[in-house]
Amino acid sequence: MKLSTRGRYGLRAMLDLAIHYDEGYIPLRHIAERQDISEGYLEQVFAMLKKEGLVKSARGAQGGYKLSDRPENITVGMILRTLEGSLAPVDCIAESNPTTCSRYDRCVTKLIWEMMRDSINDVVDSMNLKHLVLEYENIDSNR
Amino acid sequence: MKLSTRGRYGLRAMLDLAIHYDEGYIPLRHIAERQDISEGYLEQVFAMLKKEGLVKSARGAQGGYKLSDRPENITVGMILRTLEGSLAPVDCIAESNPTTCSRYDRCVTKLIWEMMRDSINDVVDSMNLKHLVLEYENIDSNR
DNA sequence: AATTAATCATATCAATTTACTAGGAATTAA
DNA sequence: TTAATTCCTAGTAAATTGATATGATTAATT
Repeated sequence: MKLSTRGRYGLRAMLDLAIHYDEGYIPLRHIAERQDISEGYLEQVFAMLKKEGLVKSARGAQGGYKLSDRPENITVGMILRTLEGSLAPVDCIAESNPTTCSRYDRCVTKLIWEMMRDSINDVVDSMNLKHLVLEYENIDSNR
Repeated sequence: MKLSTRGRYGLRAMLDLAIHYDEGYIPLRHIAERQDISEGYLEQVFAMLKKEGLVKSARGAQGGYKLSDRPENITVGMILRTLEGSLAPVDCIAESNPTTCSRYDRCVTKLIWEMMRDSINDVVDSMNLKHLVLEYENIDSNR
């Protein structure tokens, strides 16, 4: 039940973009250096974020990535579900493209999985990048 | 963020034991057949459950496994944490033996992971095997 | 005493996933 | 033209998963 580095790195990278929201396009190299993440790997993560429309890009010199919307409009849930797929603990109750299971109708444990899925989604949808930026500034001022 | 079959099979097997709670020791073969799970694999799962004290065993003919306590005293959380380890989405905030991270003090995303961990634990600790048995009987009577 | 049914213990293994790395092609500002 | 950047695809070592295989040990039954 662990998140992969895609989700973890991706959220940190998106927070980095949110912190530098008013600086225009940010090259991946900067994010990779600040967050100590492999740049090549980040490229793949950002391909997913771009495809989902959470960031926009500018190619060429002085190019880079920026958030496609204001930090308060991008939730942690949008980011994590993009990078990890459904946060449901089992595939049969994923929000989209659930796998089929012959036991579906009489499955009792499904109840648990649905409760877990919903509570996880509630948490990640309740937090957006603006919340995290404020927390970042708060931590930073206490050091 | 998916549970492995250990957790899923394990919960189904424990529910099976709970449904047959008053029948003494149940051999794994019966559970494996009813739940359509590999018996050899279930052995490994039950080794973990036994070590954690959630089931007790009797060797030899007429032996098998039974719950170590009444169904209402065994929560889904106890079972899943035994089989999956901490349900925290990242290792640095596991309840026991958290991994260390150089960014721990100034990590903002940690807030999210802690909220996810707590809400997941709340859900699985709020449900016990008796709840699932009642649900099983309810589903069964409607077929 | 022999047989049978069961847990217990350990080793092995194929398939998949993960977290990258490598190598370039395409694009654009300077 | 050059340098900086995204974009694209392929490869890969290590770890994990979900088993299977083999046999030892234990205990009830015959």
